[in-house]
Amino acid sequence: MVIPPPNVTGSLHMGHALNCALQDILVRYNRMDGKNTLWLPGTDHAGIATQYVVEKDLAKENKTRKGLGREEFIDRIWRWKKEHGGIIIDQLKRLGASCDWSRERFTMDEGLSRAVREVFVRLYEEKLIYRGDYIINWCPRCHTALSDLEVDYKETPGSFYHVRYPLKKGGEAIIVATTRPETMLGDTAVAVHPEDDRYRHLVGREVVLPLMERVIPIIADTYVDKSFGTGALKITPAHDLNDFEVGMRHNLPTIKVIDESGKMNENAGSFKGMDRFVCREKAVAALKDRKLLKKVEQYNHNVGYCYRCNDVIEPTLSKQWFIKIKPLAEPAIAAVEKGMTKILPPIWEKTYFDWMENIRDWCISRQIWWGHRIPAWYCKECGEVTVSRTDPEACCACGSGSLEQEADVLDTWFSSALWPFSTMGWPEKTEDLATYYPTSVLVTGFDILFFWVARMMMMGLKFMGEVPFRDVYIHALVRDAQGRKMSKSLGNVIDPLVMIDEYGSDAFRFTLASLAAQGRDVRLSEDVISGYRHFANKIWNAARFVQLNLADFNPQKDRIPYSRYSLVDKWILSLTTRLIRNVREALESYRFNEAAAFLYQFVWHEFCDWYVEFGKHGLVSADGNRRSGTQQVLVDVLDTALRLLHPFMPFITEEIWQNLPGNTGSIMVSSFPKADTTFLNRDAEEKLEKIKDVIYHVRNIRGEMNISPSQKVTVVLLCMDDGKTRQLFNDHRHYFFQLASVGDLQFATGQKRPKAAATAISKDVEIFIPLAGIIDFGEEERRLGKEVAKTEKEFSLVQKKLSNEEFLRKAPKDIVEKERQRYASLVEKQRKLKEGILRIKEMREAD
RNA sequence: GGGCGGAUAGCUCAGUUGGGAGAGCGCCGGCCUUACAAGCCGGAGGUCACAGGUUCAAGCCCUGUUCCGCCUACCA
Repeated sequence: MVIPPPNVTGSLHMGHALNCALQDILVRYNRMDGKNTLWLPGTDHAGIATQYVVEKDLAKENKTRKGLGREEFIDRIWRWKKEHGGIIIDQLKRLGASCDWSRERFTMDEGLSRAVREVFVRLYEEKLIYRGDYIINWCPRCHTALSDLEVDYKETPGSFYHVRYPLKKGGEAIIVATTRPETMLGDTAVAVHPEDDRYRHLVGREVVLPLMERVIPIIADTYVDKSFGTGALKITPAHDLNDFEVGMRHNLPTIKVIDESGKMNENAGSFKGMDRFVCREKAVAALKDRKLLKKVEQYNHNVGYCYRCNDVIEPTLSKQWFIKIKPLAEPAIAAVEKGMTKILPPIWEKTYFDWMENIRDWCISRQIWWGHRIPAWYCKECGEVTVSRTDPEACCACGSGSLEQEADVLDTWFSSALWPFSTMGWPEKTEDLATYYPTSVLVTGFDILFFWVARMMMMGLKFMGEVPFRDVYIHALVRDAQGRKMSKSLGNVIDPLVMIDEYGSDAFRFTLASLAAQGRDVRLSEDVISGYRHFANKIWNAARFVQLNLADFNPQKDRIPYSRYSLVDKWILSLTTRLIRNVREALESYRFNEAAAFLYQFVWHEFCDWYVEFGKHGLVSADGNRRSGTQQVLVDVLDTALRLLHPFMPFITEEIWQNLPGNTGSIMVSSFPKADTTFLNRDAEEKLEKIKDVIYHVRNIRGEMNISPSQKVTVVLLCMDDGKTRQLFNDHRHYFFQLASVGDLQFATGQKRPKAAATAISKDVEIFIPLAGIIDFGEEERRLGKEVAKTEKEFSLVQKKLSNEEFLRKAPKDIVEKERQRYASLVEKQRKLKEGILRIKEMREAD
């Protein structure tokens, strides 16, 4: 497994926390289960972000990047990295991430940089990397090109300006509609649809571009949508992708009017030097003055923003480096189609395919300094480009030594795309690569499915000849309790480190796991985390209880065979076995929330609520074997539960586990429990259910009747079957005394039911609590009435089913049989409850 | 514009081959029962968004509708 490398500038946020918690659960589970596991950590150099951060630092000293110069600036970044970079790594440690920290990698490391060069050169040699003029997304604040993925489109209110472009010959004018009047300064044509009757006669004529007084042609192109705006479209090939393509088709000149800082340049005539938005207003004003502005409409449109600085992206014609992506994408599509890599949950496969099939060439050059500098050199003599693995001495064409390296660096994702193999020593054929490539699973959020996963697929297949991972598990995004994205501006960010401080890493991790249901966003609120801290506390206290009772326990000497375990011992061992199976299955299929739920349910509601309570009797038993047997089972089950819990809650389980008798070393390298089916014991489970049910009913009556716990009651049981049940209850009567405040247990004989008694119906047994002097009959009558009503509802449902002939004919036999039995027992229950009511009535009337 | 997901208890959400609606929190009542009051015991609360359909049987499958969210796209 390789970690999705977080930005070196970053600090741990919820997304990382979830991501790493899930990976850590997987890696700890598999490690304990005896597999050779590697979890390789690291960070990426986050070109734009890092440069941004360090530039801000410089600004505090009144220095600028350019003032410092490239080399010194990069030194400065390295210094910054040494001091502040990678705090996220420490934060991951606090979360409990059990990466192999000795293998930490950084995308700018020497080895990884070498891989980057190797890949670049090979792709260049295969003509898969090229340099070309194209419209790219330019961020005027970051001063760099951005890939299509790095632009956020947001619906933005704006205006739709209808502008007259007068015909050269005079007379009419053609009205074009635009949201960006400042770009008209760079217009080189007006386009209409060839089949638009309104304009057909104008095609081939010329207009005078207002403000610039330039003569430009009216052309026909099917790209134009007749029904939109005025049906006439101004064409600015240097500042719009589509206009650029139209321009190519019609051999239009390109005129750049906006410079790299977002200011109007010398081509903008009198608007030169203005910011593009200022220019927009001035241009509109000028048009108004000249009566060329026909109208202005309110209009909402999609505007691209820089994902990093949120400035408005300027599409600009520029020379950039690209990767020809189709030849790389095809094998990556095929690999997923053939199941070489599984994307889970499978819903994401479709998204992956959609994107891969419509992929566009990847603009990989960035006009910043921090990153892998493109290994291309321009010859000052002949102008030829030399691309080389090592810094070249001479031009590959003319041999001149007068070379200058390309100033641009590569997109950070270029190096991240190599992560699964560059971190393991590629291009060397290392042992690590042989052992760990392809990686077993990549765990990540869907937000970087395209940025990263898709690109790793392409690069892995290209350079390793094999997919980079067998499984890609896509987890949800973490949102706030209202389902909103966490963002600083909304102020709804929950800081994982604060959560760890406040609730502990274990509780926090367990929360993340239990919320990580597949295919859903994780809505996190502090309440939930707090709830799981209680769980951690519960575990701690249960462990304390066990340990407090082990003073005289010797695990070697005191071990007794299974056959001599008590019923409750066998019962809890059976449930433990089921638990192991369930947790394993859930983890194998990345159902973290299920695994967490199984553990929670078992530890709290089966082990603590029941077994420990039952066990208290065993511990004080006069029978030494009973005591040591209970001790043994308490320790065994706790130990097993701890090991199952360890991937989720590494800290607390470690602490407790090491203090259990007989344990040495770390729980981390102990074995993950294996289900031993010889401990499955249906019989014990059924018997315990009966006992628990009687306890439950007695408690229920007590609760509803408000009988104080200190008030012991007498319980009379009337068992239905051949005496086995009676035997069972008699043998375990101490549990009733202990857990239901029963003072005396009696068995009714024959069919004689106590008259003045509260009644409950359980499987194979009727339960009576004589009421004399305890409660009033009216209350009991109401209670029984409620029971009858509840049963009635269920009863009528079953009855309806069974009276449906088609159900009887078509439903599977076992289902029908189940319903029949249910029917019978409900009839029986109803009858008994009604008899109970009658008896109470009698008593009340006699009163 | 295209695609995807969601709508289940007051709140946040589970519910994988269609066969007796669940959890946590909150709420009500009773308990300091010596592991745990961050706890224990009991209880109330749901025509599973709406309308159709398939089926003996639908929270689950199909169709449509409404509302919410996300992704994606070059309509100036």
